[in-house]
Amino acid sequence: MTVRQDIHSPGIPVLCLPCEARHRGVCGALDPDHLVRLAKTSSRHKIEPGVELIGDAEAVDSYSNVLSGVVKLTKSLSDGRQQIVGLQFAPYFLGRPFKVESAINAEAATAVSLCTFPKATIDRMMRESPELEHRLLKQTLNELDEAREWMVTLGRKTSLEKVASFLLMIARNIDSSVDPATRSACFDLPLTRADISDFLGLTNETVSRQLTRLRVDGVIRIENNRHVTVDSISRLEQRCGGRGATAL
Amino acid sequence: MTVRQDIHSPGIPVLCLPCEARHRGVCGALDPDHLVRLAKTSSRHKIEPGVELIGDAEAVDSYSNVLSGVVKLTKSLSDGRQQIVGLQFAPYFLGRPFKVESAINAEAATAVSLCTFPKATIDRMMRESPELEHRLLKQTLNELDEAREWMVTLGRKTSLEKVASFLLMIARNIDSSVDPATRSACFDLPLTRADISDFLGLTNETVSRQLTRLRVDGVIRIENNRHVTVDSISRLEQRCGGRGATAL
DNA sequence: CGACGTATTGATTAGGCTCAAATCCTGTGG
DNA sequence: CCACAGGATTTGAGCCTAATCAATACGTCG
Repeated sequence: MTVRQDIHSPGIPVLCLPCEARHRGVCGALDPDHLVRLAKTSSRHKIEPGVELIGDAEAVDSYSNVLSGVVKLTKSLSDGRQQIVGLQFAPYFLGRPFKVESAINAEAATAVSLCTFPKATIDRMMRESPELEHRLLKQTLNELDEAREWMVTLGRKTSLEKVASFLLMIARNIDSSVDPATRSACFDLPLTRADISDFLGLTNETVSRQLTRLRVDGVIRIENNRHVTVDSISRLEQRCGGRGATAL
Repeated sequence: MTVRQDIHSPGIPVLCLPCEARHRGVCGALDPDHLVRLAKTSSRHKIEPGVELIGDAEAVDSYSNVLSGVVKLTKSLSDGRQQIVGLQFAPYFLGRPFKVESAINAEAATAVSLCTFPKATIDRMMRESPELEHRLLKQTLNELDEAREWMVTLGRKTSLEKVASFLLMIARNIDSSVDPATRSACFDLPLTRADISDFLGLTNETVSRQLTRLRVDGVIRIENNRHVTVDSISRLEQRCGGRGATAL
């Protein structure tokens, strides 16, 4: 994939110009010079749902930005029990700096497009540019917050609250139209029922039952198994199990 | 608390000389100059068990290193359900850079000694010293790995496996004598049964029952409710639910 | 020794799991 | 366009693990 500089936009590689991740995610931390160097070695990929991106305990020599779609991070026990430990939405960074990979599995949950670059390039730039490491620290702190939020959900919520919390989280991440004004949302679930159950520590039967319960109660509508409409976000929030004193 | 330089150890503040956290944790990233500046504004505290260090949604203007003891990080739902989302052992760093605190509560689980310094000092040093931010990133990535490990435990393990996993984690963190040779361990539980249940997403009754089960099965011995002996770590590991293909 | 908090043990209940069957969507080929 | 195949999802019946409610034992500290 050839990359040349665009004369009109000083120093920004053409590959990056239309990229919605350029200002967000890690790329936003890079100056034009670094961006050019990174773009030289980066390439875009389309990934089909279900394709494994990073195998458990596999050596990883590349990082990626998620440009669209959702990537699920999973961990499993030897008898097959599985837990999704994170969902990576655009424009987030995918990879684990400084370490032989931590027994995590990454798999495309939906169709995914990635911008991939060699580990070595980023590792070198990280040493040169504190701003890059700063962004990475920020993202990691966010992921830690999210992980801890889900620990509460996994450990202390009922199955109904778990499913409601999941829908709310997806709504906030996928549907850009979720604004305080309308208080409604509408989106396609990026996960199958089985994936949702692996995310919530439930079985797919239980997930299904609680979804129908929310549907019967008029909190959500479901079309074609995947498309969800939430007329009143507040009603959904009420089923999530009160968040302690503090707002999300 | 006065601090002066020690003539024999070039540039290291006396306060820091005997500190076991000086080379580990964030302090290890500081050059003598920074260490001196930090030590000038830092102070040591002893905290009683049960004392709240950081309130939910409270503004935090200081960071701390945990020098001894265990700090529990909790999140709660409004109806009182609580989940421990992390345990901070020495010599780790306590605090959340760049953010109004994320609805987390920190409380001394055991007697704790802290080395506390103003947020502003660290924030400034972080801008000056990339190495400091690097350490912080590493610690945060570790905490993220741990959080994800516990998500598997919370979501997919049975109560027996949860309790066994908890004991194993404590053994590895507390008892320095856990070596592959002897394969035995011996430690005081830093948490009450109620705390353990908040950590594992169980009730204290269930925790108690599974502890007795492990005791009856000869996997552990318990004296005075708190002191635990594990004769064979491997036997304990067997009850933790197989880790998928990869070792911890 | 007595009192209080912590932990254990017991009996019962209930939420979520398992196994099993029916239904719905998607996509394919005639 | 319709029929069919295959997987995903929903629904149902019964069971089991962990929660709940309740009482007893233990340990610590005055």
